[in-house]
Amino acid sequence: MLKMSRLTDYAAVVMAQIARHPEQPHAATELAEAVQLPHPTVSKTLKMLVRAGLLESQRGAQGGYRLARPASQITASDIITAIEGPVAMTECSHADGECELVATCGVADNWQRVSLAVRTLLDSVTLAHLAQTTPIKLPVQLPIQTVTLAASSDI
Amino acid sequence: MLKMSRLTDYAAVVMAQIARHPEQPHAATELAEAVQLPHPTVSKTLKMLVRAGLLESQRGAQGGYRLARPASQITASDIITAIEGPVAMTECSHADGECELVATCGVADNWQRVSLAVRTLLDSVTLAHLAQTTPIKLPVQLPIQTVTLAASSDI
DNA sequence: TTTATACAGGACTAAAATGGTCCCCAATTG
DNA sequence: CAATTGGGGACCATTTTAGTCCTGTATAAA
Repeated sequence: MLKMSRLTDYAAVVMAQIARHPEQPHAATELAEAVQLPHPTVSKTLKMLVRAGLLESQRGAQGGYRLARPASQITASDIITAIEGPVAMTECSHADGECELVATCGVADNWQRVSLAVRTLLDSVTLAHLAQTTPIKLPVQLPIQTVTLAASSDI
Repeated sequence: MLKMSRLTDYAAVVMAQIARHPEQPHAATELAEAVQLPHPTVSKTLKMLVRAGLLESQRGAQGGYRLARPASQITASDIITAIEGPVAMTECSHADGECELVATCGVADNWQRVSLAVRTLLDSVTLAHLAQTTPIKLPVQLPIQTVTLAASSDI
């Protein structure tokens, strides 16, 4: 399905919630309530986001979480990476020289390029975009040319 | 990690192998050999690809697998979908009205748009591209404008 | 300074997805 | 008929994921 984990999804929802009221800090309990998810789960997610540097936390009464930087400067990539690690299509497409099948593989390089393209796409989507409640028309005629994998089709 | 499953990876490798010699049919055993993966696994993968309509098979001596259509008309999306099901970022972003949290979610629509963009990107990558052994330069300055999620940043 | 509030870290468990193997059957060829 | 080759699906082991909980620590307010 090539999909994000459920926790990542939660993370996005929670981040969006915070982004809509960026001034006050938000307690985990409050967020769980607002988002209708179990508190421990939300809490776990929040901790991960803090560790990734996307949220800042304050302990104690009146404490809670707030964005570490403006929503427009937090990307979908950031959120996904925070929960699942780097965006990459294949195991071998982010680190170098791990796969012992490189010789017979023959597609690794190209997947790396595809990964890069996907990552770039996700970099261009910000939390500000995600948090918008009003559906936005996205004219998806995609950059088939721009993303030239440029096959000089000899196949 | 937002990555493809290992089987999908295998599928791509095997498809590429076939694409490089599109004339003769290729037996599972031969492919497993060429690609240096265990036969049962390769076999399983091939079966899935047949069921998805990307390969055609012929039984009996001299049988094997061949592409159901030219490599230039088989996309990365096709391959991923064949193994993992439809490309979608979130559980709820491909079917409608499954998630009971839509009310509190607030990001579903936007993820759907992102999914669509990713899908379109993967549609633009063909097996012919993937099968190319010579690394291709991919100028990834991505269409940040083209993919306007177009935030009229009121956040 | 005490108390209540809130986060931090991490152990732990249950459930699901994934990867991988194997077996028996069906079709095709010579 | 015998040899080859794919089809279908059961099955199991392992890993990943989701989710919970407990114990500790920082902070603020009374």
